[in-house]
Amino acid sequence: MHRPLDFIRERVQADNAAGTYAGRVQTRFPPEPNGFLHIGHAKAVCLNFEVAAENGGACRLRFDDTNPEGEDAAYAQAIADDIAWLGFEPDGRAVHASDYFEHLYQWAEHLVSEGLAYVDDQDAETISATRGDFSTPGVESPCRDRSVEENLSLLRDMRAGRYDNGEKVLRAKIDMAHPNMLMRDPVMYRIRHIPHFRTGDAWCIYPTYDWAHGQSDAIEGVTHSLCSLEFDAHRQLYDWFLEHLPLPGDRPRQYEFARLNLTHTVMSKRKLITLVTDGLVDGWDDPRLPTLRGLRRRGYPPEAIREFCAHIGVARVNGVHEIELLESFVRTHLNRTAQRRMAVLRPLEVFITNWPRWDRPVEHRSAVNNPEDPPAGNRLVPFTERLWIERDDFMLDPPRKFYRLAPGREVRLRAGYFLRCNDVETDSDGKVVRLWCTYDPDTGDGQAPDGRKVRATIHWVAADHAVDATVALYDRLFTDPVPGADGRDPLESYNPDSWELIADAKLEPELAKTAPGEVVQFERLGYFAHDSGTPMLFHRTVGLRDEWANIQKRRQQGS
RNA sequence: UGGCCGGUAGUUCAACUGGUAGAACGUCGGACUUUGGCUCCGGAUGUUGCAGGUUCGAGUCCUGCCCGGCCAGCCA
Repeated sequence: MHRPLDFIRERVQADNAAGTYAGRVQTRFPPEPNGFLHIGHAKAVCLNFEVAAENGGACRLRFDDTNPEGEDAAYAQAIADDIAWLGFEPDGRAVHASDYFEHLYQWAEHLVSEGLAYVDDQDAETISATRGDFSTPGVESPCRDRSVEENLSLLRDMRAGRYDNGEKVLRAKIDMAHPNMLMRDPVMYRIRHIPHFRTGDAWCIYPTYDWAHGQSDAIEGVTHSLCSLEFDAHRQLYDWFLEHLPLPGDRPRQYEFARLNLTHTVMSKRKLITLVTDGLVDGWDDPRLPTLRGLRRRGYPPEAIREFCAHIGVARVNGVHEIELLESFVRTHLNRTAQRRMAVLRPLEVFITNWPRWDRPVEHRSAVNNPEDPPAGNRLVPFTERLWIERDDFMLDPPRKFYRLAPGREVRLRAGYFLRCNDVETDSDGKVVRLWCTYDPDTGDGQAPDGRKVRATIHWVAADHAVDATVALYDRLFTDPVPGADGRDPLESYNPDSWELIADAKLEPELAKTAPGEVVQFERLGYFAHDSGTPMLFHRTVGLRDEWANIQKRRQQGS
């Protein structure tokens, strides 16, 4: 079943049918190199690259480096890396808005010559104050009617560095009473005596976003310029500039779509910076962050992110996606690809009293690596008389619907035998410290010859062969589905329990061979990513669907 | 306060552009199962923001209202 086309693809198709750009489709992904990409950007990356690819077109990576403050090459590199990790290859080398600074400047002189732009001496406050507001028109600048010659010479002086920061700006001459505030003589150039990470000190005037973006699109031959909804009002300006310039080719068009929002997290650059600088998270690649680097460290497969983006589609409605939907794509992908292993996070000792320790101190059991992928084969797991099992898999006094181990109960050990709990050893506080059990030697194939059934299969690790590891468990970064809803500070709903470290997890020996960055499934627990820097540190990517947890949750909430 | 853009199951999107509303995730129930996973089957949830109007017929067109988002940076 194919999804119907979204409004952007519909438009592209219509343009192709009408021969608008002679069948050519070109897009671009235009980040500013002043921060890291997050999953919201991934949506735009997927859209731009996929729309181009679907139509045999090209998509470039273009850095929107029009404001030297805060921008630098390290961010640009990180962004390029993240795009590559996501699985996209930009057309050609990355380009930059700064590549067009000279071209832009010539065009600015052209507009000045046409009487469509002027140099304004007013300072920022004055310009702001005279812009008017939603109900009152702005006041025209006293500089608005300067002659072309004077404007040209002033603009050249601006470029030559004869003025201080903020002393003059170049403005488009449009309409100070326009209902769209962006059309009230918008600023095109501002003076900033700051070195730029690519052009050095070649320039001291820098183009604004509005003056650079559409023109860059036109220079590159972009046909469909896709951006987020908040640029909707800018489209009018985008078109105005392009209409008044001698373009080298077809005129690009801007289309806006809703950016991606996810529950229980924040996406705005400012809020993410706060989290990092306030030490609420551990750097830009903290696995709880929605940054691509964070998700990567957490073990999210790029394919899952792409599938998620394809699934949510593109529309003009601003909404919030449930993080659970993203997680379901992660699970679906990892279920097919991740190898299964056994790990015990909260160990409880099991002693098997009838194990033939003298004949067989250790038996190597064969375990399936991935039932969803038979070619992944099998591995051997040591089994001994002393095992670790999960504390949660045993209850002294089991409630209804608890199928796991309890006094007198029998369960199956995964890839092992049936195990019966005969006796429980507790310490002086009543805490269970050891289970005395027996195994059934006739159940080595997982079945009982007499046909008796068990309700549960639990995982285990041989105590004397266990490998120690540190396991980090993660929960939602924010407790509120929409942090900062109704105007409150998002940080108020920061979840202090979003992170838990288990220092003494017990892992099956095979896990010592896990490659850096590899994601495996700890059976019955979830998917875990081996840290790429710290050996034997595992991050929980996402848990498995857990019906027992659901039953407990329902019990807590309801009746 | 003016302009623009939106409003369809809990959530995100559909509905061939006027013919009595569907999918995915979630949820509930069942089957299967050496992961309470996976897979499969089935159920529930909507006065399509509200009120009028046009029409044989409106989620689709018109009018008014309500609600949400964006816009008054020399940020992008």
